[in-house]
Amino acid sequence: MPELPEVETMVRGLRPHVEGRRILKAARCRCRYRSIDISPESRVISRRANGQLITEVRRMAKRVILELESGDAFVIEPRMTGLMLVSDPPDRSHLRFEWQLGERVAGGQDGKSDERDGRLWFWDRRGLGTLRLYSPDEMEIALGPHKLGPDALAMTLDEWRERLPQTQRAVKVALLDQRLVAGIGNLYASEILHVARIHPELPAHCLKTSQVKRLHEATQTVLQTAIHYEGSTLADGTYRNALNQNGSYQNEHRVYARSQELCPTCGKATIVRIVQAQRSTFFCPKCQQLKR
DNA sequence: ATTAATGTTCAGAA
DNA sequence: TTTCTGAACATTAA
Repeated sequence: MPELPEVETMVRGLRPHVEGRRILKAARCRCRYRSIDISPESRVISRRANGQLITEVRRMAKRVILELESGDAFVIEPRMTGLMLVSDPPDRSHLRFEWQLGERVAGGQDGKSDERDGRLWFWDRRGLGTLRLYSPDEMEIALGPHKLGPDALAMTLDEWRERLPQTQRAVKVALLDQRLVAGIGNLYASEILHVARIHPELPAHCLKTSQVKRLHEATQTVLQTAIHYEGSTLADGTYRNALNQNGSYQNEHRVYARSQELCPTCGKATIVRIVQAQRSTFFCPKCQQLKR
């Protein structure tokens, strides 16, 4: 479930511990579970990454990017249960990849030398995540604009106006299409539509101008607020920040996983769960009506 | 003890 | 072309 706010939280947590450090060793962890999808093969990764400086940690949609001085970049996609951690993994058995980091290169944050043991991990319980080491060319092919739409936080109203009508699918399903808008997942799609007061089954090309405007604003509000709360840690406890701590946005959820509960907006109707594209959608049938 | 459900992405089918 | 379906997984709740 790491979506944009969770991945952004990971990146912010990682940055002070990882940026400006050299990779002493980058290697797959021996793991009793089937290994996650990692490429290229281990010794190619070692050859290209060992000794490299990590110049920047950033987010692309739901991925964590570690930029190296060579121009190569690690691209980590946590998918369902992946975590990027600088300390305290939930267990050793689901560690998938480890970076041993050297001392910070001069020019880093002075004063605050961090006392972490200089390791960075990719931990993934279900193992659906992926890790790639890409050259700039490979990066362009894998994550170029034809694969990923504008980042949900950077998407302008004009871009919403232009892109949303390009599909006839239900707006909730369209929000999950990473080529249309990148970073929104199942949880935040329901939350955003509730704040925007838009019925999840409304076809994307049917939204009125005022609704597109509300969608744009709700996307900003919900995602920014979720980042502020460091993301959502659900009942299964899978998502944690870079220090293996809970997020707290789950306490702010208005509809997600709250079927039967009273709608926080109208206080009259109860939240309903439906299934769209084989995934749960939650909404208030009173506040989010198909017509009007 | 099985089974369903979880949610992201992609390949392949409709 | 566009949209839909199932598989990849580990774990937990029913």
